[in-house]
Amino acid sequence: MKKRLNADIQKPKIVKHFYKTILAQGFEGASIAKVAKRMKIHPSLILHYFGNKENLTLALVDFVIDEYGGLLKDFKSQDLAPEDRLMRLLEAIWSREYYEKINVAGSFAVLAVSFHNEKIHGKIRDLYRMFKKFLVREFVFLIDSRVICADDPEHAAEVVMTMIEGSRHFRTFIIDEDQVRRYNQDMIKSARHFLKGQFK
Amino acid sequence: MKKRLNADIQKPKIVKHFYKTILAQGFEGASIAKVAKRMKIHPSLILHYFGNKENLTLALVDFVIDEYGGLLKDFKSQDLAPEDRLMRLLEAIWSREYYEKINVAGSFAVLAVSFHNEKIHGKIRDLYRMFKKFLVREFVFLIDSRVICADDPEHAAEVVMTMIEGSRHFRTFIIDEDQVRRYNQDMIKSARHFLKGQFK
Amino acid sequence: MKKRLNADIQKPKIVKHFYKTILAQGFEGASIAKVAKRMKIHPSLILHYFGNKENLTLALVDFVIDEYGGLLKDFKSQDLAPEDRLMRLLEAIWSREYYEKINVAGSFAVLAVSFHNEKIHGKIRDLYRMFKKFLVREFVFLIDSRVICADDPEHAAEVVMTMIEGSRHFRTFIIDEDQVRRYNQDMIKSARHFLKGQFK
Amino acid sequence: MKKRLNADIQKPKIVKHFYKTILAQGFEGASIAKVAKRMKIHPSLILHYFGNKENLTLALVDFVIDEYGGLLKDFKSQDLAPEDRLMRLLEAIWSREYYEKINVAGSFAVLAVSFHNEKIHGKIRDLYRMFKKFLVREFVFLIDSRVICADDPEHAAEVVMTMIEGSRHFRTFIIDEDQVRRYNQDMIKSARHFLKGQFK
DNA sequence: GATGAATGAGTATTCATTCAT
DNA sequence: CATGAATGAATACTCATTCAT
Repeated sequence: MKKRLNADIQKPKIVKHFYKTILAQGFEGASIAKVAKRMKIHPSLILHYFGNKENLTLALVDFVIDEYGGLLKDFKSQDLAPEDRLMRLLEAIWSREYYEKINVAGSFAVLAVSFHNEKIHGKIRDLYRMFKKFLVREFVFLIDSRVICADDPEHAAEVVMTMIEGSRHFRTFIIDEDQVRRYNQDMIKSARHFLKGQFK
Repeated sequence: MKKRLNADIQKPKIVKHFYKTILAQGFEGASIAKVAKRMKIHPSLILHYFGNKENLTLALVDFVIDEYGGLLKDFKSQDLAPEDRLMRLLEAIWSREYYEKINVAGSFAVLAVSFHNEKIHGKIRDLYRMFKKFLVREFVFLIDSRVICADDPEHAAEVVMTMIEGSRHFRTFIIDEDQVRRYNQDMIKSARHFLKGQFK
Repeated sequence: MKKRLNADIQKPKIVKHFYKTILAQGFEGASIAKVAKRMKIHPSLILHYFGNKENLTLALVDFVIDEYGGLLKDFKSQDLAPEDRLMRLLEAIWSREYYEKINVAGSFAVLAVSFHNEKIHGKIRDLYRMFKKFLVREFVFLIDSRVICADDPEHAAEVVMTMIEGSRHFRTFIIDEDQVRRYNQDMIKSARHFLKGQFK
Repeated sequence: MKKRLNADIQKPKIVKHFYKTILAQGFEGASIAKVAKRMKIHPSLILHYFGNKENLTLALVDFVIDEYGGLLKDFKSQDLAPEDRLMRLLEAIWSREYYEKINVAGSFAVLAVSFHNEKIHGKIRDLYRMFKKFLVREFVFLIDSRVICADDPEHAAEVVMTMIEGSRHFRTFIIDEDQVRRYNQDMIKSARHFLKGQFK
């Protein structure tokens, strides 16, 4: 009857189900009891593993951040020609695959919570900093390769990140399903245009 | 007569306090009881006015949307020279005043809830559509005035809106307080650059 | 179905039932749910009236203290001859009635809790101080009347109070039911003897 | 072999930590989990040794009783002159050392629990009986030695025990730290006075 | 001997809501 | 218009306990 598993297996499983519950019912609707029901385990078991909901939430944030940060890890393009490397980057960001991986509802739930939870806020800030660093490194390389031009690669990274976050946000409310492809193309063009001829 | 008057005063007051409570404790932390405590009235009174929490939430969304949409209402610039009109628009969007008025935490709470509440989602979608229409109208005028150039004003509006939403989002996590001004300038420049020399 | 009572009726009723529950199951066994069951009301109603368990407990302490302090209120003997007044006092303290009124189990539960609740500790300390003042006043009168002799009425009061509390405590564990009367007489004699010929 | 040894060390250690936890948080606040945390061991280990909480509690009562009964064990005074023997006894009882050893909070917790646990009640009754027997034996000797006078040594023992218990109880609530010595002296005098000239 | 997985009953408290006054 | 009585479901969390490893 009782499947006797262990923390390595159960903890990520619980986090994933917590995530799913949030997507379905929002953060305020995602109780430990509901997650347990979903998993057909006893609610106490979740607390056995995480101690309290705060810890579970922090584990969830790590999970979401990992998914989000996946782009950076996977992104390997050192052997491409500089111009292709730029396009590869932009296309990775504004790809349907990436978009679908990073569920907006989940991100928003986490972001909304972050405003009154300093720990979570910090984690997200760290993620963004990491992402910024990654972009800056890419841009510096591309500037050196004379593919783009930017007075300040840091500021350029900020603008591009703004565009990225805006897309995640915006797409859900304005762009119809059949226009996503076109919208992504527009965004890629805009970002490219911005990077090519910045601040003239 | 008197009753009506009282309701007209009390209802918005309640909504405002509900909003404040959400800002302080997040959506999931904002209960009717807490709002009542904040106002030093009896919780029943809130239900007396709104019937149930769903109605109160919808009233809140209207309130937030009104605040957000304020930009459009206030924006009167017909008598300016076209070039100035563009700058006026961009500067209004990326002004510190506007940013401070539209609390990000509140917006995010509402947005997060919208994902599992169709009514709210609809209201927000409407807001964005309205905003888009407004931008398109402005852009058409500016194109005619040869101040900007865009193949498709609709698409241009989408890109600019993406930048706007991205800014709201992004600023909280990455930009330090003393860099906001500079960041806003960067964004204005980027948007202007985009609108001036789009798709070459 | 719903009897619609009010705070003046319900609050003391709840406290009494809380008290009874403590007598039956000890402080650690007296949950809000159990009290509610006893009263056949909904647990929430108790919290509706008291807010939380701490408040309920404090109300209980007041209740117990009132019972205990009852002796002082009822004690009127101004018109007796001094010698009779002394005997009346001692007999009141070591009477079966008083003993039966002041349930030891209840007192002990409260006392035990008092050790890690400063508010309760304070309330009990106040009660004892009040009691001491009362005894001192009586003793001063009796000294003036040359019925008892004591160097220091305060210290005498302390000794007598020690005897009183010791009795409450002790009787439960050592004295058989059929010996209570005799034991009380012994204690009265001892106290009288102490007060008559103190410190010679 | 080794197992036995381990149990002999661990079990008393657990009881002591259980006791400490009760002192800190009261009986109702002393859970197995908290005791385990205090000891930095796994909660299961406590149950491994004691089977269930009831057994742990009984072991605790034995522990407290042992501490309390320590007076009797240590008390050796056969070689003293009778008058000195009396004083030695009274001074042992009303000494600061004894008082400090027998934590009142702990005793009260146990006493409070005893009212709805027959096993514990029995244990405490036994302790008191043992103590009474001890006192009676002393008093008989002292009567024979013409140091004290009492019609009935049993009843005299009851009165003195009442004073003892009353002191333990009373001191916490009324006597200031800097008056303990004086109060103890008063109690000794009173007890001595009572034993010397009883029932005249 | 010791740890951890799993359970289920129970805890105080919060919440939205209904209904009477 | 406003308050308060009453409910019942839900919440996170604690607790003792069992069983497997």
